[in-house]
Amino acid sequence: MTLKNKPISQQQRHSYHHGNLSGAIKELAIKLIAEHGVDGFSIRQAAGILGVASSAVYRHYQDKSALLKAICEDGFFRLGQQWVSLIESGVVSMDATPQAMSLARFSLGADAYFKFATENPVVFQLMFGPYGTGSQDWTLFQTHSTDHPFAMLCKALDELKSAGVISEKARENAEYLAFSMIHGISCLAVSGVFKEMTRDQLWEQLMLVKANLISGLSNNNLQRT
Amino acid sequence: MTLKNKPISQQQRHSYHHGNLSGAIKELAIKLIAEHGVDGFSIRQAAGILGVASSAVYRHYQDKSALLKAICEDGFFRLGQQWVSLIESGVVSMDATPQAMSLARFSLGADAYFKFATENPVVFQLMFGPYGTGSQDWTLFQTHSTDHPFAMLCKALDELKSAGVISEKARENAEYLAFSMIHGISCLAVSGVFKEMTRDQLWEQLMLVKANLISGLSNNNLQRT
DNA sequence: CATAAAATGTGATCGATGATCACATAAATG
DNA sequence: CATTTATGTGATCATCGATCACATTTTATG
Repeated sequence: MTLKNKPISQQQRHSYHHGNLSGAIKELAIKLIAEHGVDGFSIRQAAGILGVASSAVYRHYQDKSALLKAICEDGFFRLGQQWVSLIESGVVSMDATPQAMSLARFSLGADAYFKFATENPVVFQLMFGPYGTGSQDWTLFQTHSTDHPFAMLCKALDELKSAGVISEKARENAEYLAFSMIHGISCLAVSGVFKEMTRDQLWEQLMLVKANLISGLSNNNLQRT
Repeated sequence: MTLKNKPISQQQRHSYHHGNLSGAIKELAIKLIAEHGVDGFSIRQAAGILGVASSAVYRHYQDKSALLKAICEDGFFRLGQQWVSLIESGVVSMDATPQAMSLARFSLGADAYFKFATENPVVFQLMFGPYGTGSQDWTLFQTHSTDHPFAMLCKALDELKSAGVISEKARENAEYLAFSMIHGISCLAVSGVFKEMTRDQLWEQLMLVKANLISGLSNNNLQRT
């Protein structure tokens, strides 16, 4: 029985060379981590499922943490993409005041963030865990490339300021404030704290957070407590 | 060379029985995880440091995840304690209006949460990770025991309502809103996103979050975006 | 086109780990 | 004091992450 006659486990065909091991194992890892947790995931098992020797994986990733970090990088990239695409798809046919436009774009951005988190809980948790922002040599989050989620948040806040929805003073340091809130609700939604909520209830909570954030930013009478 | 003559590794003395292995390994685990990460932590190594066979650990915890979960439970308990003690220590000599009192108590509670997170990053991340709220059979967060952090947050919000700082309508569903915000800033502070901030800058961000939250809750003109 | 070079995959192997077991010792109980 | 219970030991097993020399395929080069 040669290797070639072996049934390929419903994955794409391969003869000696897998073709896309680098990508396939990232995809599979996310699935396996969702099932068995981060430390229930083993490179050996994943390689076995892909019909490949475990050592082959190390041609693409230096070690296990490098694989997980790559998943995080993909996550930040995809999150940025979805932020953009959701905004563009939602406002394209809109014809409203600059105020309403900037509010809608901000709101849609927050929705994209929350949507990504809840639809990709494993990746989202990895992104802000030890292999993501917690990693020692993490630089991806510092770079203010235009397609980065954080840069987009800043842009959305700039638009709110330009449109006069929030004041110049409120705009200062608003990025981390807004980020904290959007991230906070997303984090809890994914962590299991809101386990017993329905999908609609979760989105209702997000709506409250967005409304409270904008309401607070609109009032300049912020005072220390 | 008998075992008794071996130098005990600067831990407390023990002869065959350790005396407090259950507690000692939790404490040590936190230290080791801080140094080498969650999956860099091994029961064998920890047991070795404590001068004990690794199998002894399994007398106290069914498996590794049970140990980590126990650390999470301790974390929730300690967080609750610190929430209470910080409020009591801060407001004891206060003689102000009910409004100011309720605001101060709410603010101090949030401070306690943030303080706990930043001072115990490992435990905090565990608490809301796969072994904490993400665990399958997690019940600790659902129980509304009075000393639970979440129950305290609800109490603080009730006081704000009673004092007239926020309206009855704003009080509805405010707990998850407030929790999201306080948790969000704490989460980011611990995740490494705010890596380059000083301690004072971090607390300034917390201040902004608290102010924005109260400001938003004080205005009833919340509208969907 | 042929051949060298680079990329990718294999199988064997090493040390370490999580977990379990029968057995040993200490502590608590009556 | 004797027995029961709690706790720790050492050996052991399957599995894992990682590395190695070697094999195969693809790509680049003359």
